[in-house]
Amino acid sequence: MEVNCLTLKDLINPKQARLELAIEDGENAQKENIFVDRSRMAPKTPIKNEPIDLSKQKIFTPERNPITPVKLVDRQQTEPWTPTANLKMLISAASPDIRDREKKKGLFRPIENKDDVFTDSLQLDIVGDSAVDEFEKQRPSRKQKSLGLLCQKFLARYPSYPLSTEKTTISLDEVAVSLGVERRRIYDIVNVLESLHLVSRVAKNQYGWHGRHSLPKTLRTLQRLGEEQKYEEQMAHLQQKELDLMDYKFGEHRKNGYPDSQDQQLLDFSEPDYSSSSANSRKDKSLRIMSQKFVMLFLVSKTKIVTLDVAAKILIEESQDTPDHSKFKTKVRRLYDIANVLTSLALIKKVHVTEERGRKPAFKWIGPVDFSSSDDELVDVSASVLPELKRETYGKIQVCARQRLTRYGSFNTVQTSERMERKVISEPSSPYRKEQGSGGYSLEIGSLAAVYRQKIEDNSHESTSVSKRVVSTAGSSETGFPVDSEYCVNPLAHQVFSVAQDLPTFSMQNSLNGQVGIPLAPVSSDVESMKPPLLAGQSLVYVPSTSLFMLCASLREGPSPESGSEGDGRSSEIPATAELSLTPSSQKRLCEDKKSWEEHEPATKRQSRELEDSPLSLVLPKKPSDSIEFAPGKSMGNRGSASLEDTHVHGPHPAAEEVSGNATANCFVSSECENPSRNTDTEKPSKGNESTKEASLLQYLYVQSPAGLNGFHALLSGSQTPHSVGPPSGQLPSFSVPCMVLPSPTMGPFPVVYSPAMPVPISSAPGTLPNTGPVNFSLPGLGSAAHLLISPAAMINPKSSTLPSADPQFQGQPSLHLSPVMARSHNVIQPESPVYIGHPASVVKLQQSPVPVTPKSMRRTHRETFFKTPGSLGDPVLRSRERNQSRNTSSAQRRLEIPSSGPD
DNA sequence: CTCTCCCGCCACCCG
DNA sequence: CGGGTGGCGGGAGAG
Repeated sequence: MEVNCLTLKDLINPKQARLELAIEDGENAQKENIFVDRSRMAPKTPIKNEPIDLSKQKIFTPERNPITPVKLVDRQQTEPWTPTANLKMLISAASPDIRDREKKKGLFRPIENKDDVFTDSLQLDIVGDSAVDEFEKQRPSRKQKSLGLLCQKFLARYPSYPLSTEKTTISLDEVAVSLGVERRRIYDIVNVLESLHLVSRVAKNQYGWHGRHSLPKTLRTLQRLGEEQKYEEQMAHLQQKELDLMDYKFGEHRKNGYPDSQDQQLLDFSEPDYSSSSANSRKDKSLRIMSQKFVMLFLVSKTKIVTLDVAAKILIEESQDTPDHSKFKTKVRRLYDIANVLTSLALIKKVHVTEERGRKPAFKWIGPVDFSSSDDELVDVSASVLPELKRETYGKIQVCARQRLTRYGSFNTVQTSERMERKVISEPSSPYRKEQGSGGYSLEIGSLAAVYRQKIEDNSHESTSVSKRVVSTAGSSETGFPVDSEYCVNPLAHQVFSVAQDLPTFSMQNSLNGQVGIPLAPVSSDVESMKPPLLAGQSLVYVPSTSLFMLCASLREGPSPESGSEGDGRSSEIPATAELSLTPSSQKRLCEDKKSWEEHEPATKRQSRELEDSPLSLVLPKKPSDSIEFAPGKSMGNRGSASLEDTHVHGPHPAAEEVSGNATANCFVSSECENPSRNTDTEKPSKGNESTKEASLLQYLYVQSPAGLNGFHALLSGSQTPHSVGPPSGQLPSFSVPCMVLPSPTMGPFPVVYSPAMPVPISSAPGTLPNTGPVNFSLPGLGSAAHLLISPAAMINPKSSTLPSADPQFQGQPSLHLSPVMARSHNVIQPESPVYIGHPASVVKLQQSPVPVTPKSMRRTHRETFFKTPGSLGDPVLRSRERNQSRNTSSAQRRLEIPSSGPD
């Protein structure tokens, strides 16, 4: 119960907080019926450990407080404010009334501006009283206060796929305070989430968090409803007329039945009260209903693109309101609100459609499309993916990646910085003990996908071309307009860019939106014992909206028909997009991009956009303890990396919090890695003797995320490298999940990211973050702002026996790429370095020629195993694994398990 | 200028 | 009646 108060008070003054806590609780209890619920206190999922922590918590230190991790971060950052500010905060925290008053004054706003806080704080301290002025200057920008960003922060607090057993309760009050916004804003978010059944109202001021488990069902239902409503026809109709707002006449639109009350019922809200509203009642106009209808429009749309004006018109029509301009404007506003939330959920992205009338704001559905067959379950996408591999660009990159993979073996976690989400890999504190078999590393890729996609898409020409293609294809469909993807003003909006979705191949049908557990490597038993809960929870891979499948040793076969036998038509379509001609379109940008792209020129321009700051970085969490300390501050502080928090960092469970913290830290680090200063080259590849189990290397988990990664593909090594020899657990990065991220074919010259899972010596630089195990290479030169991440060890040792059958060619050339750089430092790749490759393609080619490394036999074997869909559950292997490794995992979570070591 | 959409007033409900 | 909800639209930031 006391927990609820923790957020603000703790941050401000731990001790005081305690005292006041009790008091406030009492008040709250009286005022509301709510706060008592402890569960809500744990936004991140409560897990076995949690209880312990809570009980132990005598002192509510931000760091300690398991409940509000996010907040903690904020706090720390915010603390640095001027004394005055702190005082106000304190006061406001203590008294709701005061708080409200202060809020009105805008005092609370700073909280929102987490990103800047860190930086600001420094200045403020110096400034002193004048801080206020400073503050004004640095007042959070509009974007920083956007609903989308807020929503992301909100979502970050909760696991996308909470365990069935865990009941997370959301206290609006608490959330509002913790996020530093007024409750009103939370309503907006919650209402939309509720419309998708991600949450449900359980009591006054209290919501229950359900996560995305039922999202597919909900979408399916909405799709059906949308079809029944004939929204598609309506949209087409409206589109044809091209009526402008003023001309719009309702009479002209065909009304295919009024959804009104019906809709609500159909929606099947858990709460009965929702359906009680009468047509055109207040509720009928609720954001919830609007949100559902909006989603329906996407689901029924062939192009999955919906312009706001069309949506608004349809909504107005259905609401039976008198059509007028102001109504329209209001509707559009609401749609933006909804869109922001949906965007943060990675369900839609901002685009623009071009018509004779000019550009129109629109959104494109990037969420799951085909959820009819499976509920958010992992699907075997191998078939669809493989074809894709054939693409040239993709192929090149692929090859490159492949070689490296085979050559170097394992990868660590890939993480993005900035807006991109970080992928957290949780891992046992001391990973490198292969001796102990049962352990598993968990990788949380969850929102990673979302993160990646943003950046990538942004730059990817493909996206544009794809869009165009869509248009052309669309033909008579309601959206007969050219689409041009763009970032939207809304911060969130640009975060979500995905090209992949456009590709049929990627059809989200396969979107995983699920969790996958990958037992990458054996974990020492002791480790497990130490953190049983963690492991359980951690051993999940979140791959929302991503297709996932395993690739055996070399991908070269990827395209192989056999595996792709089932290859659906979609996959076949994909290729076209890659090389899609950029039809001369109004979008100059597109053309430019494309050209540059083709030329392999680093598109500096593009980089400038956003990508540049978001390098992909490998994350090697070290000890939790170490990372923890700086994690909070850093994560929030750096604007670029700040996204981490925003991003769905939400660990599956609270237990993971530490880990996540680490991850955050790492992310931050990685971002910093860009900084040349970091070149501590100490790390030597030497350690990474992956010699032992190359076999393991051969196995990879291929994660393709149409929606999520936006063209990025991640390869996760199925087995963990045995590098174990390494340093004490403390020094070693906590997790080592080998993984590789490959740019999608559409991406063009993209960064290949992979990290060997090998333990790397910590960089000598004291100032630097300890976690720098993996090397983060940023490739500024690349148009796409690609970043290449390589673990030093892996990279460097060409000799490593890693690949038994290693490709000959590989050895010859391999050193070329990365090794040189690596040797020097793990930081940034230099332009000159081969790796840097302004022209990744060229490099790739070289590598391509060589043949795949891994033995085919092995591949096959693995394939069978790997390609099984976790979701299917039919796979015995998975089953058994699951049992062993994560008993905690709920059935709901789908986990894909990979044999820790290949042929071994 | 248009697009976005924050902000918060205040009506609607519910207990 | 008080307080939670949340519709609504003015108005301003961003582009």
